[in-house]
Formats: sequence, C-alpha cells, structure tokens
Amino acid sequence: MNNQVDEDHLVLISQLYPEGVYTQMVPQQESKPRRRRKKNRGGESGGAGAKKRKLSAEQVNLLELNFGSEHKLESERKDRLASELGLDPRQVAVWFQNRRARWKNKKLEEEYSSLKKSHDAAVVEKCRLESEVLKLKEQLIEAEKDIQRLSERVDGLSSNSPSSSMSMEAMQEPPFLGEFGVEYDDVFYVQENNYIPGMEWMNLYM
DNA sequence: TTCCTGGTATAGTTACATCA
DNA sequence: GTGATGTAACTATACCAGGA
Repeated sequence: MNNQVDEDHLVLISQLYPEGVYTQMVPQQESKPRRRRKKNRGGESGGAGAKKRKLSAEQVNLLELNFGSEHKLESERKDRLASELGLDPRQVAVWFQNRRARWKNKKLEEEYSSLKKSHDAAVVEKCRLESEVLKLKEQLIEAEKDIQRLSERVDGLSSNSPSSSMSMEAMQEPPFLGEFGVEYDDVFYVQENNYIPGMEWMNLYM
C-alpha cells in the first residue's frame, strides 16, 4: 500500500516540471495558439517511470474527504495534505482544480435535468389548458346558438304581445359573446324566478 | 497611486490509462 | 486493436492581495 504510494510519488516527482517539455510557443499570434505538450511515452528522462501517475485509492479517498468538507484549498491545507499523501503540493492543487470542474459539471447536469423536468411538466400543462380552451370555445358556440334560438322565439312572442317587458333593443345587441373576457352580467338579464325553457346552460355563468 | 509579483481561480486542452 | 471515457497535468487568462 505504502509501496504503491511511494512508487507513484517517485514517478510523479520525476515527471514534475521537466525542462524543455514544451515547444512551439507563439505568443505574438492574435489567436494565441496553445502550447502542445510533448508525448511522454518512451522518454529517456522519465525512464521506466514515465507512466501516468494514477493516484491510489487511499490518496483519492483522503482528497475526496477533504474536498467534501471544503472545495477551496488554502496553502496550509494543501501543504499538509500533500505531505500526508506523499504528493507534491502542486498535484494536490491540480487535483482540487479538476475536482471542482467535475463537481461543477455534475451540478450543471443536475440543474439541467431538473429544468428539463419542469419544462416537460409545463408543456403537458400547456397542452391540457389548450384542449380545455378548445372545449370551452365549443361550449360557447353552442351557447350562442341557444341564444340565437331563444332570441328568435322571443321575437315571435313579442310580435304577438306588444306589452312584453323585453325591449327589441336589448335583444338586438351586437355580438355580445366573443372571446373570453366578455362580461356576461350586462349582456343578458333575466329576472330571478324567470324561467326560460332551454336556458339551463345559463347556470354555467351564474 | 501605480507597478510588480505570487498565488489561486476558471475554462479549455492534451496525453495517458483503462475498459468494453 | 480500437474507440470511448476518465482523469492527471497542463496552458491561458483573470483577479486579488501584499510589498516596493
């Protein structure tokens, strides 16, 4: 176990900041091309240890434990952790940087999935409301037809009895039931206990 | 106040290890 | 053998604090 840590440590130390590893820096370019790292494989300097450097489970556990308690890494904690783990402080810092990036990605994924859930629910609700609107519109059309029929019936009655309380003006109001938002109160006045056959639908609005 | 330096952050990239 | 994936290590850049 410690052998593994020591071995990793040696490998990692041998890899730290090798001079002349980077090539082709072109700082004058506007596009600021990134440096490329040379491949390490088979390099003389790394020797047999020029391998990558996977942290042991024990090291990762301790790092995770520390990350769980605090995502930021102060110098003191970094140095302490590094010596506890037999790692270079730089490695600990890098591990925390990468871990923060992974944590952020995961959080973003979770947020996305939560937002998607809300969005899907909203879409379903929108569909439901739209179909309800359609249904209500159909009811409205039927109601308007009823009114039309009634109007015609009242016309017939009033021509027979001129003393009817219904004025013609009232019955010949322009289209009074349009889209939603129409105020029904003033549109059609029926005195209490005045039953008009075929007007049961009025209960919908009273 | 300004400049320099060192440390740390994020975002993106590269190279290597591992696994299906 | 190969492509996908995970991850250590890197670069570029920005910001901040402390000292001269």
